[in-house]
Amino acid sequence: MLEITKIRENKDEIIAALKVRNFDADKSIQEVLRLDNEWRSAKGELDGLAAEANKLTKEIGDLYKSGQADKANEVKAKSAALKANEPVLKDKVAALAEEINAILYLIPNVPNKIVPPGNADTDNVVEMEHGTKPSLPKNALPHWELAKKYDIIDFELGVKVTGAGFPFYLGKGARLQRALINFFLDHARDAGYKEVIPPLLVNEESGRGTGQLPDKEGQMYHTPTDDFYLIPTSEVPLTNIYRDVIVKESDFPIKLTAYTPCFRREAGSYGSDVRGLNRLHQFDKVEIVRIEHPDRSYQALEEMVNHVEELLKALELPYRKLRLCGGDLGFTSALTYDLEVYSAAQDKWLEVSSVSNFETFQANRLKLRYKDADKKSVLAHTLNGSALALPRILAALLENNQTENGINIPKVLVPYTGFECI
RNA sequence: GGAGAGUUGGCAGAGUGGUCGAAUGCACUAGUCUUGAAAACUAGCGUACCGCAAGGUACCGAGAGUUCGAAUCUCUCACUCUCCGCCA
Repeated sequence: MLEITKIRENKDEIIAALKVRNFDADKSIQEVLRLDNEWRSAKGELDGLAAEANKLTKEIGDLYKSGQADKANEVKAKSAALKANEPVLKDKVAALAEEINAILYLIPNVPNKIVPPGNADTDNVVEMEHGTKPSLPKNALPHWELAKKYDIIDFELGVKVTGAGFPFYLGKGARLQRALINFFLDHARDAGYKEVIPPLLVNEESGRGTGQLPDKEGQMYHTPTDDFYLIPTSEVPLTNIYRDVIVKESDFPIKLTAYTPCFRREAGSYGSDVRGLNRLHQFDKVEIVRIEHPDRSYQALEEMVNHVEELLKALELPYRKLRLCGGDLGFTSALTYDLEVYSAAQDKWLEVSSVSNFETFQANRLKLRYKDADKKSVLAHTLNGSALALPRILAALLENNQTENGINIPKVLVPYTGFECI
């Protein structure tokens, strides 16, 4: 969430910037500032009262020590009278703080200056396109048909055992999946990311830390008996490693990577978007996460996008890079680049990576800070990106590389798969 | 699942209801000494909020209670550890 101190100082800029994402913050910000003023004066009053009471308490202690019990009783009466109001005031301060937080929780991150205005994904800016769309054989099939033809993914079996959106990968399909994971992880390691295997279930605090809760409550699977959430992305456990942590400035850059399955309920999705591998409830993803010094976070963002582009180039997939518009920008993000691969048989661009800088928006909830040269605690910047999400990569690979004689595996993967063709 | 023990500052660890934001040790930072380092010595060393500042307030797992006053007493909850059982 946004920092109240920044809202105090830059109210107008923030309101103006939030318009880019079609968020009218005027009322809520005015309200927050009004409540904040009220809170500060109530807090001052309460602190003063407590200071007075603390003084009397000391007096009583001294009087008892010097054996003046009767005088002590007089002061006791004074103290009691003074404190009569305290609970009311205390409640008021707590209530105001809660109100302020409740509003702050609902205000999205301030978009970066270069975020284009817009309402929907059609307003995203295509920054560049790389590679050429393949020309497919006449009777080219979409990946779900190919999956059946070569018996490498079984969607119906998933329905039987679990439900829609939980496919089985079989034989070479499973091997290819594992090959991609290893290829991605090796690449991340070479780029200096530390590999992590995190828990797949997290507690509520972690969900709040990275901002999935409370806004996306319904998107996560929840285990009511133990009150855990299944991770929708490894961003959640990885970034929460640094919840309530004050790092040293010399620790930067902090670079983590993890392969995990991801679980998403995807309530309300339907139609051709969810066909085959396009949208699943459980899917595999390799994620890269960075904790950065505020001065370096945008350079880090560029590095991360380049990293993802290298992967796509190595896989010989046609892709394009989008700068998300205000309307499509995630709640917690200040700037996001999406990378989409072209899946030829579907004739669709599929989002395979989303790389974001959250600046201090997550760090503020996480209380993730570093000590600067003056030994002051300053909020760090957090970033993350998919590198990459597996199913749509698989879809594009299958569709784009199909031939009459089978499906060709990109050269870079062959050492990982052990076969060149499906 | 059963039984027990515990939760204090970066870590270890003390703490009789008032002098405790909290001993001590280690770690860390700066200085002295040294050709340099180590050792030794000296000093500093939690977090957050309010305030221009002086200063003030809060925090000893969380929440509530007793009291003029709670790290210390009472209650509720959460978590951790140990042993036993079960198990990949």
